[in-house]
Amino acid sequence: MTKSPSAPGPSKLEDVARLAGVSTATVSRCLNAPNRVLPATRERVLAAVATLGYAPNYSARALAARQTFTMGAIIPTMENAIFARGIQAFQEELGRHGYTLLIASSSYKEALEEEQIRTLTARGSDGLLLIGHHRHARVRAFLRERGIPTLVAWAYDPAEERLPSMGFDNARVMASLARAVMARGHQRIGVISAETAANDRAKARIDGIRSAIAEAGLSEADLTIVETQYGFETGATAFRQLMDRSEPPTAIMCGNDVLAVGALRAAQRMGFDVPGDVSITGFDDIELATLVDPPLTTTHVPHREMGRRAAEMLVRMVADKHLSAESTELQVDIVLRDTLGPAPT
Amino acid sequence: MTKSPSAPGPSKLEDVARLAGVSTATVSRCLNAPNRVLPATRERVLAAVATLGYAPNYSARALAARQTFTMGAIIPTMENAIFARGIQAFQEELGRHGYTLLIASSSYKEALEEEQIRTLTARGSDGLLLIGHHRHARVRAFLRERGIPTLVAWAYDPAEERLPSMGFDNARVMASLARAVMARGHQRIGVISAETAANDRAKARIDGIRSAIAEAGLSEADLTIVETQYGFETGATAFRQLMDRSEPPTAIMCGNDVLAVGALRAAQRMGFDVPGDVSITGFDDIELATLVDPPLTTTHVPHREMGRRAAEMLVRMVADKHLSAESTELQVDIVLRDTLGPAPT
DNA sequence: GCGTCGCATGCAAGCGCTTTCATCGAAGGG
DNA sequence: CCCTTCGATGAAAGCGCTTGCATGCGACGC
Repeated sequence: MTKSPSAPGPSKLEDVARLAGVSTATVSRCLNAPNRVLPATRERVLAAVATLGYAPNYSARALAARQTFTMGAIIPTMENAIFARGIQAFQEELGRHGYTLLIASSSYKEALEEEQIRTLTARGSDGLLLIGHHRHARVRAFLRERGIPTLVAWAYDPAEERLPSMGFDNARVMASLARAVMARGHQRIGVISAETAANDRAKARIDGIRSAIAEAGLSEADLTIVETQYGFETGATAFRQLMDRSEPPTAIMCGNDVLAVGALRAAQRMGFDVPGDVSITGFDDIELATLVDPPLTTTHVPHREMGRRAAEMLVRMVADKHLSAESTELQVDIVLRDTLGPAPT
Repeated sequence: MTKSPSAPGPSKLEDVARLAGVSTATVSRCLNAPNRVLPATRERVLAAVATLGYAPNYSARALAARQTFTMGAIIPTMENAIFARGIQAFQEELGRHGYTLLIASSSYKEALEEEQIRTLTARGSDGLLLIGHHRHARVRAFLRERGIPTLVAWAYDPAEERLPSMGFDNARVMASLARAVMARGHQRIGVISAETAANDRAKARIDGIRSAIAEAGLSEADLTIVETQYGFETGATAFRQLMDRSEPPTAIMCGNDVLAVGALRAAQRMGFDVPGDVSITGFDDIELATLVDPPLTTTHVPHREMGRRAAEMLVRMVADKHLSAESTELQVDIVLRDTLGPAPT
């Protein structure tokens, strides 16, 4: 033994270096830029690494290299299957590139999200994945001056001043679904939306419906909007509320599939035939959409693809700081199933 | 200005110290042990922190303090609602204690899980949350010698040599559901299980059924088990497989609700009346269980409570290394809904 | 055969924070 | 009034790694 065989605790770079008979610099290079080291040396070092079971201390590495190989993601909640699915794909792709996922959820609270942006930044995330564009100017400024690569998902907005995004145009997709609804003769439309206060996707979807309605020559009076929290029960309640009006809508467009399924269940419990008496549409195309009866007319969002490509993009943005990330628009098609039918006469 | 007003980039402890006219040690104490600093000083420091918008660099802190305030969690997949929900609660509770969540998913692959255990450990997770007890001896040894606090969730096993756990006794719960099934006269039982190779929860559930069956005087021949991957479609396929036998079972117990709903759908498409012709049971009580028609007889697992309490426990284990963590068993009740009925005569 | 270049390697200076130990002054006791 | 005690603070040594720069060596060209 040359010196103290090794201090207690996990072995470090120095232990490897000693065992391999090289300097710590060489070991470091061996691990991070193998081709800058002679093959013979490399083998010796790797052997030492193996026998010691060495694993680098990422905190130290992060401190020295100013890079953590960690990406942060802040999503409203993992309990929503669409985010769970997208984030799952995001994480898998990240793993493929040697990154680890630091995750936080904001519960749709703007203030909480801000706090988490600061936390994940302080924790040295190399990049950040955020949902939607809605964000206080202070936060946008913070992100900009920190210069931390940030990508927005589940939304698409190519505007110059926006953060780069990977997603789809919520307004346009919803407008096209609304057109399909109106094409079937519906003239009184109800909307069950998620709360729009801090949710620009929900807001955009409503805007989409509004523009399609205007385009079709209907008026604002033909539209009734109910905002509610995310959930099956809340969807059901909103449905009842909508149908209790003197002139109930003949079609109800929901901001997402969960609300739509809640509405569908309420409809059936109330004795309505769907789509005979009332049509219902969703958004997202979660698995449940095909599991309910009748299957739900909705909009197919490629959540997994979005997550995967967001990871790819973010990794690229981190690797090449000068890369002015382009926003990418993903294809979202409406999928006509059985809850949408002609307006009752 | 005393010196260079401040280097480019985010401000550091030293900048705060200079502005407040104290040493970096004092600033550090101010942030980590406020009562070891005079109130007057503290105020001055905090003011400086505020004006500079200072946020500590966690990598540096982790390196110096040997603590990252990060917990690692490795789950099979976030796409399974039960994990998403549990992890959501886990993360929320962690946040309340100042911890951040580092997450990885193993896709039910043992080798991948091992790799991720090593990665999250190298990244300095203060503690680890793992699912189930099944794990290579090499990995158990690694965990033990690293001394990193580890908690197992979604399983409960108070045995000495096991890692501490926060969960429920899969075998016992399933046995009690099996008893409820047999109490209704079922004598030929089919089982649709998740793959048991690296999944001790799935295995335990089958064991539970076996023991209940033995106890009731039925034989192994009255039991038919099909293993399949997680999913609605695979559940449906397994159901068909089971019913195609010459003497099909009168009750089919599924390893989880997703498989059960898949089976239920298949049954209905095949023209079976559930529970008139065949009974079906699930496990987990996900939201979907009450959304399908007829609602699913299953077992109610308190996923959120499990996640939350796992976080609490883990934080306590990290704070007090000597704390020999106890395993805690959570109450899981069977919930009788409509897919379980008397055996057809 | 000698100068020169290029490459593999080593040396050592940090990265931004925590923490031990020393210092200093005020408070308290005799 | 001096000595002791104690609490607040500062100086400085790391934490384990990366990396710019220096070094030394062999290969190559003329």
